[in-house]
Amino acid sequence: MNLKQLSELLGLSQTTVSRALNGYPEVNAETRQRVLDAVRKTGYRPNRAAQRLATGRAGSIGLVMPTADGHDSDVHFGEFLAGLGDEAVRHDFHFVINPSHPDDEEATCKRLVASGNVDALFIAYMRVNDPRIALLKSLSIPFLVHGRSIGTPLDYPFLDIDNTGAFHDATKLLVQLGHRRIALLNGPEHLAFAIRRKKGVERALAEADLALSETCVQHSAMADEHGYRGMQRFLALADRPTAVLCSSTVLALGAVRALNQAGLKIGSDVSLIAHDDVLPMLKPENFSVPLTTTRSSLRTAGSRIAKRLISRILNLETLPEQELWKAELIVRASTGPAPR
Amino acid sequence: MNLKQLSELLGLSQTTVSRALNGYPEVNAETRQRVLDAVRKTGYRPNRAAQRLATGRAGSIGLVMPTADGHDSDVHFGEFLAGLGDEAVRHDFHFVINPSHPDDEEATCKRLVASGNVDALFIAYMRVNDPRIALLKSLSIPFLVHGRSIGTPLDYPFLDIDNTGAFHDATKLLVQLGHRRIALLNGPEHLAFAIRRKKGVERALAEADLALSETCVQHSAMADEHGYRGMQRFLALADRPTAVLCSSTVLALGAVRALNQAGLKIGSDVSLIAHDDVLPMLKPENFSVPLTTTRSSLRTAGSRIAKRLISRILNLETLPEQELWKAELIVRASTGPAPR
DNA sequence: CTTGCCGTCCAAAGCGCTTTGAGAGCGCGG
DNA sequence: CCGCGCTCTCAAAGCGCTTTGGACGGCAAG
Repeated sequence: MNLKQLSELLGLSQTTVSRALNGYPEVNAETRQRVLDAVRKTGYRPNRAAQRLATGRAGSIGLVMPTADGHDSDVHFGEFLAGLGDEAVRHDFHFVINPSHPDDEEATCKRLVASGNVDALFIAYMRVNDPRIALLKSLSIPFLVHGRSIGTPLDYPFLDIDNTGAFHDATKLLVQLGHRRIALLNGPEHLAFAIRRKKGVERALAEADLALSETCVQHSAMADEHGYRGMQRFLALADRPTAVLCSSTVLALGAVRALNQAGLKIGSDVSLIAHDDVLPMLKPENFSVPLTTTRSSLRTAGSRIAKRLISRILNLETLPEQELWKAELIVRASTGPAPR
Repeated sequence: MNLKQLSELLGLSQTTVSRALNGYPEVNAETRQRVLDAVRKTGYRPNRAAQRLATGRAGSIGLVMPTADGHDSDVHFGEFLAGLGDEAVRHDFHFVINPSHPDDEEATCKRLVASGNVDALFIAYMRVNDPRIALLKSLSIPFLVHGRSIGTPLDYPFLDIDNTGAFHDATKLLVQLGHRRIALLNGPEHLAFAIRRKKGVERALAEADLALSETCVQHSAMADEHGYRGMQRFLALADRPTAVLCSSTVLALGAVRALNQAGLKIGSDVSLIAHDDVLPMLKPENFSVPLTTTRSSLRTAGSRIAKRLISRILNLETLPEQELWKAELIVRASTGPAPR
């Protein structure tokens, strides 16, 4: 069933039917009702490809998903997607996900836009001097960045959390509790959020005339395994840290395991703070020793991003272009005074 | 840059350029090279919407992602997507993900197909008498099911793992080790894979003249929290199980926590076997006591599904229509003889 | 009785691509 | 010399939708 058939069925022109469907004013209320009824009866659905060709709009937002044979998938991706989805489903939008080799993301963005398959692009996993933002600006398509680059002017729409602030505050708490030697289990080194988190730690330490030793920092993907290994390495240090910050609850998982194995008590021998993206699969309050966290829901972020992108595409209300969300510092049992 | 402009630039007709691009034989090798060079130079990309409108093919495979406000995202979804992506990227395919309320999946499938936005559909999270398979058969679009329904004839293309077999074998191992009272931390009750896994356990128990007590079964989403709660419940039973099977390493995570907290030794006091979807974030060999698992890579499955779907769309080689993969039973330290 | 305007509706021109049916040029055999 | 088959190229017809630029009455104002 297509527009032509439907219009013939109704004895109307395609124009009128199309207008009735799309809410144009110049169509008689009664006629419109007839059309709507016919649509319900026949199950007519406009062909999106044709619609998009005619309008230039696709009802879809694009994202490129880094993937490759050896490349580990990111646990957080699914949760973020769920957030996007919640909002998108309300506006009958969908996503076009273009998988891409991590090194080829720029070209993939370009292709995706050129394909005309998406109305807007979303990008994440920001790096230092990320070339994609200049690219997207030049591509004249609405886009939104999750996170912020470093080293480029901040003149693009983004949604980020205050990573520096979160890790600053978390570190400050540890310092106030008397910790002097603090370590960081961080995310991948080339990603902006990891750099900012490290900066937050350093800044808080500097305020107390302390420094972050390079031996007390590990950069890795967010997997249990790396949390474990990293913590083991920290524990093997001559002057081992009394407190550790983790960039994810997943890393904390491994870290806790290493601590347990070493027979150390969390919250007294070693304090732990993790960043919590609110993964339903792994809640910090459920750890054997509940985890103190800096919390910021990834899903909420996804939802908000979808909302902004869609309202941008549809020219609805104008939402703010740049948002920096504060993470909450939630104190639980994994933090305590430094051992003496 | 579009076809018309490109062909004018080259002094050729649109037809010729199009044919050169799509590998038709009736075009001079030299001419084709000229076209290809021009494409490279100008960065021309065919408009997919137009291409789709003209061909009916979209270069994309559709999936509907269950999501809702209270609905937890599935950790496994991301990993599976990564597998799909690995393969899709090779053929320049992308995914169209249509988020949908879990209760509305059927209608969403229908809409997605009607939109003409996808060449094929993939569905998962199969249930008993799943109505979607009849729907898809009637929709005359290639589709592939991850998993199998229960109660409907098995006459559709699927890829599934032998859940019954895997849990049967795992249970059998436990029985051979002397366990008599065995429990199951399963996935959501309405999903086919969970039903099959339970059946596998029951069958193996029956072979040893044992039965699976209903108090020894829990159905829940795959989250650490539920593993913990479920295991606690099992441990509180008068006649508590000496071995527990988990439908996911994520559930095992919580289960291990509950065991540790109860001061029970894994592998001697209580044996544990988990199904391992090979999530990079959480490896069974890294558990404090390495986990015996039934292993089957979700990512590999995703990749295979993409391959089959794409070859189907492109009419390449004909791959088998139905595949049932065996899971490997990998014995590690979490299983041991039943305590006496 | 005109004129102009408004409310409804329509015909037709794209959107950018693929594909059909046919034409142009060439060499060859009859 | 004509006709035929080959090879390469082209013009034009869709694909299903939106949107522009009227058409056609009817009604109020002049």
